[in-house]
Amino acid sequence: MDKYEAQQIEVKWQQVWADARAFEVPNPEPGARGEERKSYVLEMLPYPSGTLHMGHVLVYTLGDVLTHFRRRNGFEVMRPMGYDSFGLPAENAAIAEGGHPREIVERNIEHIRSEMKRMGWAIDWSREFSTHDPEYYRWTQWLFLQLFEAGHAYRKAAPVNWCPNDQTVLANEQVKDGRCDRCGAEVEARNLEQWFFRTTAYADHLLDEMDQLDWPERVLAMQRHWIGRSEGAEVLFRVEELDLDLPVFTTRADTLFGATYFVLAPEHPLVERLAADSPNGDELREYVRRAGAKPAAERAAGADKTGVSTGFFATNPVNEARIPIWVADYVLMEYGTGAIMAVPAHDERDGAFAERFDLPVVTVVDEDGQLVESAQFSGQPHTEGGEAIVEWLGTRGRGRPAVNYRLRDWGFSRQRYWGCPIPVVYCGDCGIVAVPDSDLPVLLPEIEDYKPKGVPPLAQADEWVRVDCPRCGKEGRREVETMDTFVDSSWYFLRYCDAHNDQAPYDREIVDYWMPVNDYTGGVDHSTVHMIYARYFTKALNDLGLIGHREPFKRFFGNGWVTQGGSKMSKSKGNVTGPDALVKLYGADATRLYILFIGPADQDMEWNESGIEGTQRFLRRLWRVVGEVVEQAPAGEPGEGGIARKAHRTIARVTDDLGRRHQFNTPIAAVMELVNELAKAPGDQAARFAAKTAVSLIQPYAPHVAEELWEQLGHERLWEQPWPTHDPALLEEDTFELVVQVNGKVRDRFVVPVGLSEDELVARAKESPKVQAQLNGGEIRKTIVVPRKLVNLVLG
RNA sequence: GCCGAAGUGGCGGAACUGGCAGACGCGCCGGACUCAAAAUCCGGUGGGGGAAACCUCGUGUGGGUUCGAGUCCCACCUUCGGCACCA
Repeated sequence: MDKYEAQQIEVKWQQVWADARAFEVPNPEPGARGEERKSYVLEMLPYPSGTLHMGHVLVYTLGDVLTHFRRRNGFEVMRPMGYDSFGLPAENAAIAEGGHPREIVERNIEHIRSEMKRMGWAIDWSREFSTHDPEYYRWTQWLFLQLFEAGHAYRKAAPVNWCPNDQTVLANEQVKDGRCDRCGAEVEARNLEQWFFRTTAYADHLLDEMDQLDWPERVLAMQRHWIGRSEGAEVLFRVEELDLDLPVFTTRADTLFGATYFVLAPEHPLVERLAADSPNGDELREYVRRAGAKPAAERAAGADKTGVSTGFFATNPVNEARIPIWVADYVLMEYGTGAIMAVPAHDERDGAFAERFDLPVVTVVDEDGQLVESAQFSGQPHTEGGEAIVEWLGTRGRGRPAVNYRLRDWGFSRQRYWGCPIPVVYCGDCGIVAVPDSDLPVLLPEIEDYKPKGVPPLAQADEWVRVDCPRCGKEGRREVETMDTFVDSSWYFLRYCDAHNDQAPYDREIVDYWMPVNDYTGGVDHSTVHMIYARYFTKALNDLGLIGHREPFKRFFGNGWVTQGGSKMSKSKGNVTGPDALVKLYGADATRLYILFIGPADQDMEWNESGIEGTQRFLRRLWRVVGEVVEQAPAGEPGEGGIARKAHRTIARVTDDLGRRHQFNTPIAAVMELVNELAKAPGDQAARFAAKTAVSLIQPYAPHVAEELWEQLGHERLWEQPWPTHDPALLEEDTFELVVQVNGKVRDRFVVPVGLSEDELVARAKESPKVQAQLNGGEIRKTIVVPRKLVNLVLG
């Protein structure tokens, strides 16, 4: 038998699979039901910023192991691949290096695709697409219009990071220490009209329907916190001078009698009005300007409270007290109503502020948790008292129970070039008008310069911008903002189901067959934003009758990060190791094995190449041992000898690890053990069976060498063979090693037959000379017998 | 500060329901093969004591529950991740 030549074998089998279209799966016949048979295995699609790194190798190898495992367990598996190809990095690369973002991503995609093929991942390439293809983003636009026309999308003013020097909006990651990372200018806050999806309308659904999900608890917890539901009350404070009511949200209505002042966020729309009539209006405006410019991090870290009094007063509805209205940046516009009642006695932050500005402090809950100084509510326990106060306010129309969320609506417009155009037209007469379906896609126009200059880059495309209003025919202007790439990735899993449909984003019946995704795999860094948005999108589309399911990802496996030098591999940090050199040196199979062998896949792992030779060594050893087995092992039934039992035990372990425990490193160790044992007895009666088993079990990890060895063992097409099953009878042993403890410490161990009674086990334990020595004539107070495991003798 | 995850040999890690701590691999040490080296193969490898049989200590720290704790409970320390003046 020849030497193990990874390169040669891998390229050979990759060609065989491609020719056989081995991993393409057809769509169902109309009317087919998928629940029992289908399995949709998906990993988060890559962003084509450069080449693959070991983080990608981890995710896609994980997905690959699941794909093979499910396929061979009788499921019809769809496992597609695509590229999240719109977005900022490509646009910035185009600005920095010249060229078109499209050329850049398409070049990267080509490279990534060839790397993926060289890794031998079992992908259904017939479903491949990129989100920047007009054939794809046409339907992104179409879906947006469905949501827009149903009232899910709207426009409102919201602050953005603005660089006054570059005249452009900056993403959070482009702001370093409050300065533009390109030119160093101090970043300002600017209010811009932008597009939003009403994600908050789905807050409760997003929370409640989590019970349908088989996700890691830590990810569910992150989402729960992100949504941040909290129950409390909304209470109206009267501002007499302005003749209006200001609502506040509070979780501590029980402390209302202790509210001694009132605070508005600097961004609160009322502040402008107050400044106009306030004696210290100038000071107020200056404070608001500075607070807006203050980097969020600094504002958040600021232990020192700052603020300005407005000179206006609000009336506390419980006791008619007139309390001063302040403006302070410790109150956030994004949370609650942007206004709070301040209770210095019972809120740490209010307390610090009151001390700084010498504001009154009134204690209304005593050490026993009873209300005091609270009129007719005094003496009640504060929890019940709070409810009573809200109820009393309700009868007077000044308050009601309310629920507040941390979750905000999703701002999805970007003042950028490289994204999906938002298909609406602004008309002087008709307002915002949807582009009709027949005019989709709204193609991204070619422009000269991707740098924004005060206006989004698309505004340069004058010809393109000017367009007749689809409704009245008068001249209108196209939307020049593009969509957030999270919109693209909120439905890509639907498109895979019916990737080349040119009449619709997908056929509803086909999507209903494949969806939801059975196994979703990706970095935990997407546990909140992407996975909340995708869940929101799914629910909204379901409510529009466009799909039949409400949750996109039934099971989720969040893989850890592959770090190098302690931080996550990324092109921008320059700490990237890719698969290419490893494949050349060790082969794809050894690389795939190694990335899953180095540790639990759901935990972060520091990349360290030194062990990869071990997995290569293992494959060589497997190769050699299989060769010896082919030469030496007798034909015929494996029987029930030692190596047969070991093989059955290994099947049971690997199957349980992959199927139930979602553990990907230990199966490799289990197969290594089997191979180690087989190496000692390649001529054993059961050696052929053991070799087959080892090859078959390692196939999801190392499919090329497995296929080659499978053939050498006289079989064909391992990739479509049923997953091996173990014989439970062969897991049973006739004997076991009895552990004998004295006072809980192991003193002896010896092999005994299965089936001895407890008394017999104890008797044997006592016979042991080593145990005798420990007993030393002492009295046994208690004996513990754990069947099939141990005897513990406790001395008095 | 809050929420979550994790702390086990020189290193990555294993030990699933409380029952032999350290599977598997890396590294290292010794041996075989070789003129030699690489590769490969065989053996060893937690600390301390002992010539050895064996004894003893040992899973971040301190307590506790239990016949028995890496695993359960309480308090704490450290690291990583998420969120954060959240009303």
